[in-house]
Amino acid sequence: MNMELSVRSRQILEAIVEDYIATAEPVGSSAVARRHALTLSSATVRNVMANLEEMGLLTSPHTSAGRIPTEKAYRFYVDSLISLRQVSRDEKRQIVRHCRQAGIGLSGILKETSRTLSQLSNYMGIVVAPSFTADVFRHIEFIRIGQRKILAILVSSKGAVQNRLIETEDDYASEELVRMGNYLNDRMQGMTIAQARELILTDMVSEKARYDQLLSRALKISEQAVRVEGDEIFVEGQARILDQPEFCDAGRMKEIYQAFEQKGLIVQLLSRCMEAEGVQIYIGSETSLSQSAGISLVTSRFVTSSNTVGMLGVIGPTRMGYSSVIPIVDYTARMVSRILNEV
Amino acid sequence: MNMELSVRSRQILEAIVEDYIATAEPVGSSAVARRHALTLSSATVRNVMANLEEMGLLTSPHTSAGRIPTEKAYRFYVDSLISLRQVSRDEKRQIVRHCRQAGIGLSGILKETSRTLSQLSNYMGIVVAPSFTADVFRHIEFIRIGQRKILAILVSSKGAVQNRLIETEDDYASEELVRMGNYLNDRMQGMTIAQARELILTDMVSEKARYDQLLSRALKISEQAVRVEGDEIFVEGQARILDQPEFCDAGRMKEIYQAFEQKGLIVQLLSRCMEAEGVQIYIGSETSLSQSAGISLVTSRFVTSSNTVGMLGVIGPTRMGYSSVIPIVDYTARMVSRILNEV
DNA sequence: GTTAGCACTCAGTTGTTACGAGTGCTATTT
DNA sequence: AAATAGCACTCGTAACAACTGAGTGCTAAC
Repeated sequence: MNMELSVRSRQILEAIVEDYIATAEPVGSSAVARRHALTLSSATVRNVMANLEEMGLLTSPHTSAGRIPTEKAYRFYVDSLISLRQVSRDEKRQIVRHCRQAGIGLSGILKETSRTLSQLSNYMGIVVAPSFTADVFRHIEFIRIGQRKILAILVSSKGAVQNRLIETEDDYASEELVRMGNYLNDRMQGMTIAQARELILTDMVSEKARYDQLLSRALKISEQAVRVEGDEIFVEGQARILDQPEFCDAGRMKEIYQAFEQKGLIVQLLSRCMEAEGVQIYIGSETSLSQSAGISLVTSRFVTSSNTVGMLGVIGPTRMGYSSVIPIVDYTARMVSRILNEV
Repeated sequence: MNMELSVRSRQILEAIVEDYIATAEPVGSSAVARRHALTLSSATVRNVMANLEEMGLLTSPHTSAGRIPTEKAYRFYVDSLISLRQVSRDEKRQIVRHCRQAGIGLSGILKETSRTLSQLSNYMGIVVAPSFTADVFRHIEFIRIGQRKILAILVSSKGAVQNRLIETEDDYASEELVRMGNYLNDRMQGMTIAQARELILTDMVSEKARYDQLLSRALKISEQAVRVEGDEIFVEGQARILDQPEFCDAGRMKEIYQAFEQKGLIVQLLSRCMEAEGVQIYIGSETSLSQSAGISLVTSRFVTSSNTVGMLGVIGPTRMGYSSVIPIVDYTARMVSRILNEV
């Protein structure tokens, strides 16, 4: 359907989208005619614009204003019209430098990354740390480190490790802990950690456990061991939203901030992107974040050394500088992957 | 100096402060005369108000508007005039319930607490987890849990434990790890963890370490072990700021949000309160947060089972409902302390 | 000491006008 | 037939004046 667009229509649409992205103001026919080196009168442009409006690619806020792109237009723009900017040498340097200086911890790197994304894009940077629960269980071990203190070490098949300190009611002998470990290792072989957790929870209420002292105690402890902390998520540069003229009034802004308070929403949104490789773009209502707010999302995934997958990206207004944001997100995802795998 | 105030002046000041807190609008003499059951004409009130203005307790935005309290007035109000509301049964229930349902993890409880604070106060809730670094070092131990994987367990004198997984370049034998542990335990006895970290860092570059293979390797690992993650800090309900009429315009809001992006600032601010017991109140510029923004802070501290100290409180506009916020913060701090010590 | 009265101030609202950017349509040019 | 020039029309916005009313300070009377 969009195939029907003539070369000229495309050029004009592109001009309008880019102008609007740059200025945040409805763009009129004469502006396009001027800016556009191609010798065309405003009247001609008007005709084309009328067409584009009919096709649902443009709207005008009122009769005597210029036109603004619809979501559909942005979609078409990023799919077919856009010419991506190169990531500048300076930007590359920033990305790498920030990653490195953050030290070794995964959290540190990711936090710093979200900050970098925000700085380079001038929008909000967001990073979701890889989740552990989808990994396959490999090994669990309990170590007694003090009176009524046990350290549980949980290893996934991809090599990711989570350790958790557990305080218990009674004291456990080291030998008992070893036996418990063996039992569980046997039982949970081959499941994902999420499944293992399920299993433990059902076991805990099952008949069998009631009468088996050892089992019952083992379950109690291991339940805590596999209690995985919520996905870590880093959002940086929230204040930058206020730079965008379209979010100046309090109502819209509130909507946005409230949306972000439920971080769960974001996780849900981003986990959708986990499967696909490369940069993903969600425009406006495609984000299924607060409908009216005109928010877009550019993400890509990265992989850790243990092959778990996280997401990173930029959240901004629909009217976002896609041509520079997309390459930045792309490059950042690659670099983060590389740096995480260097160790 | 404030002693000079007559009873009536105090009553009127109180009325004005409370009216302004309720309505966010300059309050005029007639409003005070009406609201105030005491039979007084507006003219009389005007005289008193003129006095109060001269004393720097009130200002008027312009000639023909009512008056608004200055910071000094708020200070005086919370110090001498305020009558605190009781924490309602329902609020108490909410505080406790939210704490409990958050599960066992300290992080979980604190996060939930900051959310509760935000909900009950209708302002921003903030919680700073107890910092580890100020504790005195007690014990460090390394456990080999795989090829080139070491678990470091760091225990403070107060019983707080931090464990960290370290990936190393070479493989270490268990015996070597034990020796390393012994050496460090000896060396760092009696210091705070922050000091211990300092010591390790200086040792790493010192002459001695260069020639002592074992020492050098030990330092490298322990450096990672004592690398304490930044103080955790939980801020919830940022969107609520937008409910306040005085923060509706984009400029002021941006200022605030930017202030909060540097969480370091908040930590610094709150650590000031760590020493004193009970509820602390910082009004406007006393917060030394963004000067112009008219922000106040009500905090109290709580203690964990291991006797470390954290802070919790509410951030809102200077024009804050102190009479209900103060009891809420107070009660919450007590409850959190109790719940954390129950285990 | 308190109050009534009054002139004064000044932000906010309303109404009118003028402006101009932008459009759609039509007649004209190429 | 496609492109353009011209023109009437729309409508948001800026500018200005007039009005309103809440609130004040001051003075004179109680």
